[in-house]
Amino acid sequence: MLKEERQQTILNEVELHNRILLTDIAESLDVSIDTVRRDVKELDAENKLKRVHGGAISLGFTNKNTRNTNIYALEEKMKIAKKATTLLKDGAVIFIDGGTTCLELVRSIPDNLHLTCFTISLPVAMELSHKPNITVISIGGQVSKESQISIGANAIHNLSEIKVDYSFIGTGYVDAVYGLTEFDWDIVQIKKAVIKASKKTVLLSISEKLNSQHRYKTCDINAINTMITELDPEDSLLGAFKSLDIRIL
Amino acid sequence: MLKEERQQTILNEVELHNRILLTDIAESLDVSIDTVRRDVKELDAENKLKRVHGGAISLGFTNKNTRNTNIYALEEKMKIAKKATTLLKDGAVIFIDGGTTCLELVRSIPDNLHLTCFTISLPVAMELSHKPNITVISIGGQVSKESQISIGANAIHNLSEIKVDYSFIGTGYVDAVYGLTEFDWDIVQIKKAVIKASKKTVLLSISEKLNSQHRYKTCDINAINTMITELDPEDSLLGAFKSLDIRIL
DNA sequence: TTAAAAAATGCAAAAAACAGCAAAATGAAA
DNA sequence: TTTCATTTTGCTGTTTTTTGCATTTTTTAA
Repeated sequence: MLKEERQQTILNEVELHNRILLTDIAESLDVSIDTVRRDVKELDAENKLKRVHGGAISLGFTNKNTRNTNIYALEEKMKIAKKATTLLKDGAVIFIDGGTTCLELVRSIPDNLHLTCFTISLPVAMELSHKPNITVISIGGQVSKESQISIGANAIHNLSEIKVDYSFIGTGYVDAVYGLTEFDWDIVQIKKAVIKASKKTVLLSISEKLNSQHRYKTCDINAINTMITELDPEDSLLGAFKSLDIRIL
Repeated sequence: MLKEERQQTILNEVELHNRILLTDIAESLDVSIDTVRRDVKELDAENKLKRVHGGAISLGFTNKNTRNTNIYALEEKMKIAKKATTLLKDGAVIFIDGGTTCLELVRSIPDNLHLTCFTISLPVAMELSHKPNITVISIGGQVSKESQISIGANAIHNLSEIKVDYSFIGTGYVDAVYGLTEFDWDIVQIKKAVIKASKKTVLLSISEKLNSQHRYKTCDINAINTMITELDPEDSLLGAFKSLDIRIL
């Protein structure tokens, strides 16, 4: 494998999942951790990602304003967001998760819709606050530095006291067999609470995340009522998911 | 095989697979690796592909990354923020209010300080989350669209359950006689809760706000332990406040 | 504070790039 | 066809790059 190719793969992983562990990359690319470390060091020097102890994080999360930053796979995420807005009904009470896909959903919400939106994400809350006709309620808690969402017992407790019509959530990894999985234990806990607080759960995920898994499990795939990807519903990639729930173009 | 023909084959392979290895090409074309190397060198000079160690990659394979650092500085607020940081002690638990002055304070916090920071402000929370060594806890609640802070019963209740060493607050208006006043009823309520949750309250205010008042009262001036402005402590504008509490250069 | 994990550092082996040279191929003119 | 200059190609030895490993230093978390 070429060095440039390897570095491109690392960049893709970082943009896709916002953060990576050197050990994971080394294993999946079958190179030594020293090599990955050197690659990340170079990419950091080129300002392509932010190097942190043990791994790397996407620049999008370290940049101050979320508006003008590059979003990985923006086209696909806009497509997903567009589809998701068709589920929104006037007067609905919904939850919106963190992540760039959900942020794109917020930006796609038509101005004429009256909604009550709960969120654990700081960027989502800020974006929502610029929208007319939307009541925004932020769920407090300890703020995860990587993903800028509220986590911890307080956030989970607050979520336990609400019930929303729809929740729109993202995930780190999704697989038809293993369900939704994450890199981070705390994030799993908060997502579990979100799903519990929802009458219907809608998963927004770009196809690149399909058929991948990680350490910690959020829920089974059948806990999801609707899955939205940028793909055509008949796409073969979605075959494994076809036995369970709704999925929309 | 002609040179042109060989180079075209190489280009096709690059476009098809996005990457090639020199050794593979040399073997499949049955020429020496030096020849392939020379070909790739020429093609790179012609900007038809990107030559890398061990092979070549397609031009459309490179990632672009923009970075904008939009730093704007308000002289007075930076001055106030600088003064306020002298009150910060390592390990302290503090509250930081919303508003641009408090945001400036956050930006002035030295990286070596370990702090636990509560805030009701979304921008402050986001800014804090970029700081190392700081634990950020956002107070949830309904989000005020104008000031992007959490307000309402939930936020006030959450504040009632904490006690911080210092709270750094801003205000709409401040007067030696009338105390701190605001334009907005909800904001007054949340500020009352903040002051109640603080052992010490520090007011950050530019001199422009001195000696002005509005409709709703947050607290008396003596509820404030420290007042910080950009002025020299001996400035005549501060004369009316000289009978009560500390104020720092 | 201590212990574990990660990063930095130095080093050596392998692979690739480079430079120079000579043989082979090419092409033009006699 | 033959001759000769030019280009192309393959080979050799040397230099550079890359990579993994071992050791030391730093960082992190308990």
